[in-house]
Amino acid sequence: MNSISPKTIERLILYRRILLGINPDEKSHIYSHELAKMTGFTAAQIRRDIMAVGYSGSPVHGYNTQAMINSISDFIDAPEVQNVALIGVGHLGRAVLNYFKGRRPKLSIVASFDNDESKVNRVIQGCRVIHTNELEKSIKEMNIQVAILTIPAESAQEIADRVISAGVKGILNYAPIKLHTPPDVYVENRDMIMAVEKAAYFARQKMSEESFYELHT
Amino acid sequence: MNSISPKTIERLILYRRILLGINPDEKSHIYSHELAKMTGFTAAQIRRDIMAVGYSGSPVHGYNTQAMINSISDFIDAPEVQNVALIGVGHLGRAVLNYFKGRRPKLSIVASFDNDESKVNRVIQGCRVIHTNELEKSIKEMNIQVAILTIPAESAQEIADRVISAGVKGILNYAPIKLHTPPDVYVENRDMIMAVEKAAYFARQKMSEESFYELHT
DNA sequence: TTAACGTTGTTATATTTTTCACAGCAAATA
DNA sequence: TATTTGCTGTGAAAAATATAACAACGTTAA
Ligand SMILES: NC(=O)c1ccc[n+]([C@@H]2O[C@H](COP(=O)([O-])OP(=O)(O)OC[C@H]3O[C@@H](n4cnc5c(N)ncnc54)[C@H](O)[C@@H]3O)[C@@H](O)[C@H]2O)c1
Ligand SMILES: NC(=O)c1ccc[n+]([C@@H]2O[C@H](COP(=O)([O-])OP(=O)(O)OC[C@H]3O[C@@H](n4cnc5c(N)ncnc54)[C@H](O)[C@@H]3O)[C@@H](O)[C@H]2O)c1
Repeated sequence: MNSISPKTIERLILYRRILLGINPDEKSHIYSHELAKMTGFTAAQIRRDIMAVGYSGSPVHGYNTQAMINSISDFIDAPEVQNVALIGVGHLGRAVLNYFKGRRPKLSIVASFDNDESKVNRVIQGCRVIHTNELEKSIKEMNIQVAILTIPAESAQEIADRVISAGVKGILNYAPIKLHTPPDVYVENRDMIMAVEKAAYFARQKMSEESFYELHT
Repeated sequence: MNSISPKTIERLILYRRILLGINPDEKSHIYSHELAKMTGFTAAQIRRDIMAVGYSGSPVHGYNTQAMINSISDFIDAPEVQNVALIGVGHLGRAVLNYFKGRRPKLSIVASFDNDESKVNRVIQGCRVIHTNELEKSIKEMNIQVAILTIPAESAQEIADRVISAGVKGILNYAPIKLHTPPDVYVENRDMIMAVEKAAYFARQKMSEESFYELHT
């Protein structure tokens, strides 16, 4: 069994994103080195990744953009729509709802939850807010497999436990806390402060690289 | 020259985050296997990473939490405060400002920018909004090295070019677009839709793993 | 027709990253 | 005192990931 690396998955998702931005009437085919330029990866890597999804291009014209999108989608997407829940309709939660709406055909935020009575039952960004009392029930009913957590860190572990008990297998966690989850659940952490710290660190590295080059040229 | 891997940097940032959450009066020391439990990495990996920053623990008591925080901070943080700008004071931008405020001593969002006249000069989340006309000027004046982009994809490349021309070396990009930047600039992309796609993909993988185990046990 | 070209698919190679395994050591225990 | 215990630090091995290299093959141009 020849499983595909997580890194490759990430890149495939990016390729698709980029290909979707290309007008197929203007550009029906694309070469690996063009994609390399656009993504910052090497052409060899891109060919490798494409190989993994079982699509083949033409040595003459390169890859057919539409066919490549389809192959990647067959690989990445579920055959049917996957339902997503958002928990915590605060500043961040609203921004996410607003941004996500209708962007991906195979992924749909079908429910949002909050424990703030003043928000419950209001329709925010096209999605009625459900009280977290009904979290497990609703998740099961709607067959939700993925949850986005935009709640304070204090509540995140409890809510994670509860959505997992209701059958969620994938979590996108924006709370600044490391969740403790069973091995059959995938967690992607998106801590913004850690992201800024990382960017700041590498910004400094880049600065010293630059002075290095200046010294040696 | 024995440079440290980006993966190690990410983990170090996480270790610090976790250590900062521990009360040093209750727990002055910690073992690698305890950190392993908390982070989900292996104990060996953690020892390796700690080695990289030049800190040593005691074989008897493990690592001193405060000393370890200090060593990591010496390694990750700039000696002086690094200034950060946020561009695009919309839904997401506001959430970021609100969340970030005062969390990290060595990182400070000192300016926010927008091109919407109705926002300019208003103080939003404790930060006065500056018109993007003054982007380059202000960035230079305030010696800003890191920028957070929370603007629509259409404007992102232009703004990126401009902040780079003004001296920014690290970008945290929330717009769903792959930026084209010179090699001496570090870009961290945080596309939320790609993150959900990834979580959804691995959620399905986890589901099939589970049925695999069920079949074979 | 023939040669040169440019690209893919894929194998081989190199590099990076993680894990393993254990010496060394201080404390606890017998 | 001698032995066991349980940790760190680290060299060696393994696994994962990325790069390089090139045969195969239509297309173009001579
Ligand atoms: N704001 C950001 O940009 C940002 C970035 C990264 C991470 N975060 C984190 O994301 C989380 C949310 O940030 P925010 O700015 O939207 O905060 P917020 O206070 O605006 O929103 C939090 C929402 O969660 C709800 N909530 C609280 N406890 C709950 C519970 N137990 N069950 C259900 N709902 C609950 C609140 O009613 C509120 O609506 C925080 O953990 C924050 O640290 C925020
Ligand atoms: N909302 C989210 O959760 C989310 C998540 C990921 C990515 N994004 C992306 O982040 C960006 C912002 O999202 P949002 O929900 O905050 O949108 P928004 O429309 O609420 O905010 C965008 C802000 O950027 C400002 N702006 C537009 N063009 C500008 C320019 N050229 N210079 C300066 N300011 C400019 C606007 O005036 C507005 O204040 C979008 O690209 C969106 O796709 C959003």
